[in-house]
Amino acid sequence: MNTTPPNLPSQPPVNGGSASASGTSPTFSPLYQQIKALITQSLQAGEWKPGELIPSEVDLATRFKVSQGTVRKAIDELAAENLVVRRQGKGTFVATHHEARAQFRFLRLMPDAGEPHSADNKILDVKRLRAPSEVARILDIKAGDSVVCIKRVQSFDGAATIVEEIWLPGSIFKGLTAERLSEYKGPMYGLFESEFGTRMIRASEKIRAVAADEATAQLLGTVTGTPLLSVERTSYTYGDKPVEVRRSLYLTDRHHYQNELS
Amino acid sequence: MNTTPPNLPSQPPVNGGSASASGTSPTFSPLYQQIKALITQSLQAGEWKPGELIPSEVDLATRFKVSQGTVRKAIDELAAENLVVRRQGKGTFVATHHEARAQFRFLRLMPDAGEPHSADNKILDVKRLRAPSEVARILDIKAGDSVVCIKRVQSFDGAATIVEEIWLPGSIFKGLTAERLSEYKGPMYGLFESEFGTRMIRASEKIRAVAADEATAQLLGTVTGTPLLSVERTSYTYGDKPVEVRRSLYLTDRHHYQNELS
DNA sequence: AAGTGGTCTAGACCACCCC
DNA sequence: GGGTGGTCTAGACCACTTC
Repeated sequence: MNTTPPNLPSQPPVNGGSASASGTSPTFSPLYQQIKALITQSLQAGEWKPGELIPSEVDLATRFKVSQGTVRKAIDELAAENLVVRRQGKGTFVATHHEARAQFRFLRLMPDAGEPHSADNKILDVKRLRAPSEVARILDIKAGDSVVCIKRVQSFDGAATIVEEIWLPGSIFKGLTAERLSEYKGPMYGLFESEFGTRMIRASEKIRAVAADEATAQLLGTVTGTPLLSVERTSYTYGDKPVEVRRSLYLTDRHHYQNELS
Repeated sequence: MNTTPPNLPSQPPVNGGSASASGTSPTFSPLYQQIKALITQSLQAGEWKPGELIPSEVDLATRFKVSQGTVRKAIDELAAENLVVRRQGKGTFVATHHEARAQFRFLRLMPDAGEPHSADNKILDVKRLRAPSEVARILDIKAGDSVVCIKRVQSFDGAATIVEEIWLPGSIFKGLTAERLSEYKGPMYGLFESEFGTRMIRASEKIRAVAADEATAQLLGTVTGTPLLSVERTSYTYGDKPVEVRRSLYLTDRHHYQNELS
């Protein structure tokens, strides 16, 4: 019945032919993973910008010379990793931080009662300086390279709740000033994405309980020694490249850090 | 070419025929979701016990009168939710807490340096009493119903690090005694699974920073007022039924709570 | 060799969205 | 009506495990 072998096109599309045709193929990976990698590269290269529509599954299948099902599986994984968003009937879109949906993906602090709120930001300081060795190590740059250091306080319902220091590689965030930060409405990651072409896609946090020092206590309107949640976050962009170190202190008398284990 | 319509068997298998055949079908859900629900019911009913092999995809496809691809998609989601584990060439197994793999899914406290360790547990107290109203509310039982309350301290490398109270519905954990808890080797959720037929599949945590009271400080070998991580966990079994309330205090001077945001 | 999950294809139909 | 993603099927072949 079937006269045309399904996996042997005259021009091998992605793999070097059938997987086991040449005996041991040391660097073999499934087709859909290769397609996924190719799409990720296009995302990273900015071929499609955040918020934009990417080509349809059929188009991509044609481009990569694979079946729609294979493209579908690749996009399924990208959607599971929040790199793209599927919308039935419309298409697949590049994920963006400019959505209500994505706001609380990286801010897990919730009010003990009531609905989540939008934060009121107060920028205390923006400095450019040479990277301290530990920050340099985490950002994977050389100690002494230029970094931007932002200090700010966030308030919810008028109550100061978060004080944090944010360290960014100076090479990427060149024109970042206190003015641009202050006047920007919306989440900081949205600014990074729109103005500096750097999209955070993943973060890792280490959480501890610490006592407030005097300066922090004053900023948060509390007393020295108050227990605070210390959150050390490292954020990554495409290719697991670290692009942010953030050291936050959360006042948790009326808020809590919400985490789902599954 | 195709004379047999693909979606119209003489005996409708699961749905009431094709989705749009009878006009508006108010309670429609995809086939694979229905299959997933059926498999979940079998898991819940104990048709296949934790660690056991479930029927192959072909068998399940035959049983439910659907294609293998539909069963596959159902199992894919169950695997993503950690209810089952796929193993190529062997089959699909019911997930169990008796695996090194699953140990650190619910314990996110990691040492600042060095490898994770096995904990040394010390049971302080096991009591049966009437549920306080707040515990009853969370466990979805009546205030005053019987509950088991466990108090224990966990040490890592000889250093007391976690002190916690665990509240369980008395109706489920009938024969639970301090002896059985103390003599049991391995994670507590493994005991719950094997001895009481209740498998935790999901948990939700609220994290805060608090100051150690005198009793807690003494148990942890520190001083009153030391900042501690307060973790309030609610655990759920099949059907989102709450079956555990756990109030833990973590000493985070040599450990941290690790969390991945993605 | 037989059985399992894993990949890939081709084609059908559906639900949703927009023109 | 035409395009998009979402579901479902049928069949092929592959990789891995076990006998």
